[in-house]
Amino acid sequence: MKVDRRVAKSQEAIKKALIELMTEKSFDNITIQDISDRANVNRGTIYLHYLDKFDLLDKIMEEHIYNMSDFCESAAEMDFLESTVHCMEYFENNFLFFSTMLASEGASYFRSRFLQFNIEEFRKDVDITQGKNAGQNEDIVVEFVANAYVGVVEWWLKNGMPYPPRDMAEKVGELLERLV
Amino acid sequence: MKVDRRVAKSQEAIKKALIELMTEKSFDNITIQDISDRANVNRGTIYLHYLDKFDLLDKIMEEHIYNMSDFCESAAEMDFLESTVHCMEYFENNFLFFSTMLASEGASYFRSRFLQFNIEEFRKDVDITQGKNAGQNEDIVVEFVANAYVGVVEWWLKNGMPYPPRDMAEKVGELLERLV
DNA sequence: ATAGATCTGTTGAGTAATCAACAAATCGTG
DNA sequence: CACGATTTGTTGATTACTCAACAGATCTAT
Repeated sequence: MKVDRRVAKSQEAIKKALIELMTEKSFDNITIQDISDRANVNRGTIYLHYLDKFDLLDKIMEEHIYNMSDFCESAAEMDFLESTVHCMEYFENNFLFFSTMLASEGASYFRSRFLQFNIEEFRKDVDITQGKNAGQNEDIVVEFVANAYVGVVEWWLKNGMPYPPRDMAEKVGELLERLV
Repeated sequence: MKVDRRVAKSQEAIKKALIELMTEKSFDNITIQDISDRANVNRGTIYLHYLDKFDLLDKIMEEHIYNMSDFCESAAEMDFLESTVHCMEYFENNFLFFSTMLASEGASYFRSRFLQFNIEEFRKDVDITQGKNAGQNEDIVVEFVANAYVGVVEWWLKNGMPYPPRDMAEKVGELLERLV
């Protein structure tokens, strides 16, 4: 079943409004009224879809995590470089969200959620029974790689994406291949 | 009474969709389905507000004429130059509409509607009983001025607004003051 | 000319969004 | 602290939009 047009439009407007507002002031100071005003939606409409602004932020985060897990699934089928390019382009396309979530000091919750997601993903790829990581400790490798990856993406976004997604993907991909 | 939010949003989306489509293909080849798809609105919703695509185009035109008549009213209270600047800025802000409507060959209906509106407005200002136009013929002066004005605005839009609104307003305003 | 496809304009049933109003909670400033 | 002001979360009645389906009109290409 597909979602009603009205639902999709309302939710899009609401999510976009919150992200925009977060670039302007801190999450704590944003009211539901602010969001409904910006989204040009009745205040009550927000409560039809979300419990409160925390729930709204959670749902936005989960949606991005979910989209990225889709990427990672299809990554198995395609070239390693190409899948990394796709990831970088996803960051680029959702720059407003990721830069707000990773680059701003307050919103550290998403960073840890993002890190956790990457740890789980990298764990699927690391093999300590053979290859370059034979004899290594899985937890250590996974934590090491995920932190490197999240950290460098964070840096890239914070600095306004100084290199195009493909360049980033090439360089980061080369480094990742040495580790996993 | 103020219009329901949903009505405003639907109509905005529909009007914007048609203008956009008109920059891409001729009005004749645009279907109601095209419009509803572009506007991301159910096809039936268009019929809630408009009889057909011709009615829709009419309503869009009338709305702009109506807005401009508002300008002309408030022009009496403010500086002549400033009111001309406002007009040019209105053209600039609605560039997509006016350039499509005036610059494209097919849509000549709006040009004549626009010209007619300006004739009526200039007629209010022309005085053949005294001043520089004493002894002149009102119809001739009014047709002369309105055609000059519409023509130069048309040229300005067709050529991608080569001068900022204020410059246009100054130069055109100076010429107009010689005539009315 | 005719068949297939697309577009039109309209219908009815169902759902989502709106608006105004409310009491309770929270904020912020004297 | 206490005050007014703002925000919150919820309600019920109303309205707008959606969706699927329809028959008839119009377009297209053989």
